[in-house]
Amino acid sequence: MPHSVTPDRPGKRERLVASATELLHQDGVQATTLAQIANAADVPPGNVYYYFKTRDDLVHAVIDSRAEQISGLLRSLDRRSSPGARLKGLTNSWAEVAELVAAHGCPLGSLSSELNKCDHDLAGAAAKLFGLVLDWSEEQFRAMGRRNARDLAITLFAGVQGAALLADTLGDPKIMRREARRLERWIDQLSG
Amino acid sequence: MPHSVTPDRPGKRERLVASATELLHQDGVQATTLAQIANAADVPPGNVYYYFKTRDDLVHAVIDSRAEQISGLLRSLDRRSSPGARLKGLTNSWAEVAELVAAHGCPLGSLSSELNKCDHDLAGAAAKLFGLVLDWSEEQFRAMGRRNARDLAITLFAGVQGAALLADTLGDPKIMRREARRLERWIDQLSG
DNA sequence: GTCTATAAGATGATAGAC
DNA sequence: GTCTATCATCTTATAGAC
Repeated sequence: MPHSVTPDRPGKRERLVASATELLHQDGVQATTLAQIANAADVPPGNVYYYFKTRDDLVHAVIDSRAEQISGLLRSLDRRSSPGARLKGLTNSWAEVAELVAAHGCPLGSLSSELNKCDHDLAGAAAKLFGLVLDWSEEQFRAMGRRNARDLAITLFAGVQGAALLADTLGDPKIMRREARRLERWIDQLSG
Repeated sequence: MPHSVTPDRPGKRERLVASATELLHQDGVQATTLAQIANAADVPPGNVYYYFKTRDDLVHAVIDSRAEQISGLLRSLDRRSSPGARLKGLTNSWAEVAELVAAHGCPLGSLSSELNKCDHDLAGAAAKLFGLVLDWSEEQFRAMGRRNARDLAITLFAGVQGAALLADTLGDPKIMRREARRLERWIDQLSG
């Protein structure tokens, strides 16, 4: 039986990024080995270096993947009618993944926290992920007529990230959901 | 010249814990090696195992050291006259170390975030650190006559931890200070 | 009782085979 | 162009010297 007309070649790099994205979130950047990533992606262990020049390159690809994910979320929220509704959609998207956050932390927050320690280059890349969310939120607050839009964006995202850390540490998804709802009420107060 | 009557023996274990506490905060739990810790403590590299049965034992000692530090802070805040003043003293103590937080993250938060990934046993120990702060804060909110004291404590500490993560990621200590002041105003509103 | 030399194991990376 | 066997390095841990 001949092998498929489209061999799995075009998928391997993507499978590696997908496995790495998941494993870095679950087990952390430092603790995850290339062997684990390759194994989870069904790629020969020593073969990662054919697709990525260095380990950090793979982590960079994971960050880029997260950036795409965030951009997609923000674009989908842009369809909503009012800036308040858009911002509440943002907090709600964290509430929706409360179980995941309580199990392994926020995919963005725990990544950034870890990268802030060691690698300056990767930490800068992770900071851009925060920038995406902050810039977008700032825009919404400005559309609401707020002058201190940047500070409000920081307050909002800090609330989300703090809730995520507490939910993770205490292993309680309710914390994430409750804080998300509190932030939604706070957004409503600013709107009206 | 004879060596000191009290050789530095009683200090070595403490020096190791002190060095480890600082290095784990600066470089992270995983990235820090025993050799670095021993070197910083002026103790022979391979000699750490005389004082600690295993690497995790040393990390446990670091967590215990942080617990002492937190307990000391909370005891000192207990002297203040009102529960509102005590809570504002708590947020202010984070504002006071804003530079350190922006450089290496919150000593409690980044530790817990990292340990939540790999080691279940150590993660539990780190969660107790959060518990100290949350229990104490809950007590203060209850003394203010609040029924949802636990939730308020979580909101407060989440605000602190979120601000710390953003200050660290963006490298801006002003974020920590500004959010601390915002939380102080929030406490004032609850008091009055 | 205190410390050092070394073992055992794992990981990132490479040179070269298919 | 794709993959595998192997190297060099580093880190925890231990056995045993002083």
